[in-house]
Amino acid sequence: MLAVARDLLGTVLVVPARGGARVAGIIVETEAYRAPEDRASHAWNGRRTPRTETMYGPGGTAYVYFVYGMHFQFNVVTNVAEVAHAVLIRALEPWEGLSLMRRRRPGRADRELTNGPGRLCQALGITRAHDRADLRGDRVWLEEGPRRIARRGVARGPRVGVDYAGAWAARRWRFWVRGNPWVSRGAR
DNA sequence: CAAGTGATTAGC
DNA sequence: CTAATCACTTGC
Repeated sequence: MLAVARDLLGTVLVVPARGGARVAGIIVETEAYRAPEDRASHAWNGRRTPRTETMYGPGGTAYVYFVYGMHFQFNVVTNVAEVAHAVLIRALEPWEGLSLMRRRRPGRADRELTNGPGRLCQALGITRAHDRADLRGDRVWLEEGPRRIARRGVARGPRVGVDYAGAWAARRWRFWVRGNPWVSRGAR
C-alpha cells in the first residue's frame, strides 16, 4: 500500500460541479495508513467504529472524515474488504476549476488553494457526503494525470500530526513530488 | 504560536 | 452520560 501512496502521485482527483463543470487537481502529496499494526491509523489494533467502518470496505472507495471541528480529510481506501488500508491525500496542484476554488477559499493566493488536506477538501467541495463514495462512480473520482512522476522525483518523510503513534510516527510513509510548489507546509 | 471547532471515542 | 482527543488551519 506504500506503493499505492506513491503511485497516486500525478493522478488527478476530480469532483463535478454545477452545470457540468469540474474541479480537479493533480495529487502531489500523500500519506499511507496501514491498520491493524500502524498505531497512527484510526483502525489501529482492529478498531472498528462507525467512523472507521468505511476503511473496512473494498478498495477504490473514499474515506472522508471530519476533524478539529472544522476540516474534512479525503482518503482512498486501498485494500480488499476487511483490510483497513488507506491513503490520505494531503495536497493537490490545482488543475481545473480554478475560479470555483478561489471562490470557495476567498482571499487565498493560488498557492494556498489546495496545499493541505483540509484545504483541498474545501477547494473541491468534498464533505462527509462523499464518505464511502465509489471512486469509479460520478461523485468523486480519479483520472490519469498529464505528467508521469518518475520514481526519482518522489521524496518521502515522516507523516504529519501523528506524534502520538510512537515508533510508527517515524516511518517515512509520506510521499510528495519533489520540488512541487503545491506540497503542504513541512514537505521539503 | 495558540485558539478554535464539534464529531468521535473511551470510560464510567 | 461526560470529558478528552483530534491524520488541521488561521490569524495574532
